[in-house]
Amino acid sequence: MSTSKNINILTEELRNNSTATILFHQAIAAKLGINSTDHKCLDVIMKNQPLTAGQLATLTGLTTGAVTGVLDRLEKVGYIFREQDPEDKRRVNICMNQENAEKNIIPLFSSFAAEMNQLLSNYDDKELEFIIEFIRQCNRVLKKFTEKR
Amino acid sequence: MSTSKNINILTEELRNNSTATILFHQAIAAKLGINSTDHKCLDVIMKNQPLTAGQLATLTGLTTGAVTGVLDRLEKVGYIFREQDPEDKRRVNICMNQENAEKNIIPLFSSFAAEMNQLLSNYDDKELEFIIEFIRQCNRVLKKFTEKR
DNA sequence: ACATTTTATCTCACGAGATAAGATAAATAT
DNA sequence: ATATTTATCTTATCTCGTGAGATAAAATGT
Repeated sequence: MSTSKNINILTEELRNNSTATILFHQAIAAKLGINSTDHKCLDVIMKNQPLTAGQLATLTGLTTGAVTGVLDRLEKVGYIFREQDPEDKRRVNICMNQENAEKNIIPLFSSFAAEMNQLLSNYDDKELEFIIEFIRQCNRVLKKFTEKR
Repeated sequence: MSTSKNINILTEELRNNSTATILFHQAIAAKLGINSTDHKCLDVIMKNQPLTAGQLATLTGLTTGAVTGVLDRLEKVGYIFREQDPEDKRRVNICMNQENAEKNIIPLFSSFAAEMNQLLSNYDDKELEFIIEFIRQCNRVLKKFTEKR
């Protein structure tokens, strides 16, 4: 079906993609004035909001002690705030500080998002669906080898 | 050309891919019994072998002091060894310990590589070239926003 | 040939941040 | 009511990165 030459080229480009992705995330964190653990957590918070400190620990694999530190720092720079859960006073709900998030984070991503959007809009629906399926398969393989113990 | 629906789906999947990639690399490092900085360095060493300690510092952006620590740890677990450059005795050449590398690292990646290979071999050359071009464009955008200051 | 400067790596003190164990306080179970 | 479990925080300790400076070798100038 395919030549091994193209498989090798693509493998190499996917490897480059890994590196580029990791460096991109470090750069974003640096621009936000936070470390990359905090950035990762902020990302998890944005996606799973609202959530508790313990849930964040589970989702990130950090200890609860480390999460306390992460929240202290993110709260200090104003990206999130803590709120005691009225239902269960032991629990601490993590809330995004929307104002600050929109003022600092969104502009940072918006030009990147715009560029990605432009890139993607060069493709028609059939092509996009093809790429979506490819990326999904890659994600499945990555996850399989991340979870495997 | 395309619907924004598919663009949004793909954007989401690419985001998931970022997360999966970062977690995958952490998992690999954990399985190798090293931290992720050391893993990153090992990766750079594998790709650029042979190289000196100073070159590794430049390529990774670490200080020379940090590189000393990285090499101490990688040497201790037997993935690399130092060799004084006979031409210039100040220089320290970094060499992979092939035996150990092959025994520990390659098997770890080989099942992953096999799975990726199988995935990719489902595509024909035309499709592979299409994906290669897509990934290259993504890499360009990522790099652009990493470097931009 | 000798002194100076540059280059390459290592050492050390310090700080950030992660872990593990345990403290605290609230909810749940007996 | 008391004991147990659950959720978060605190503290001591460890790892690792930085920055400044030490050390030693090579390159350069006189």
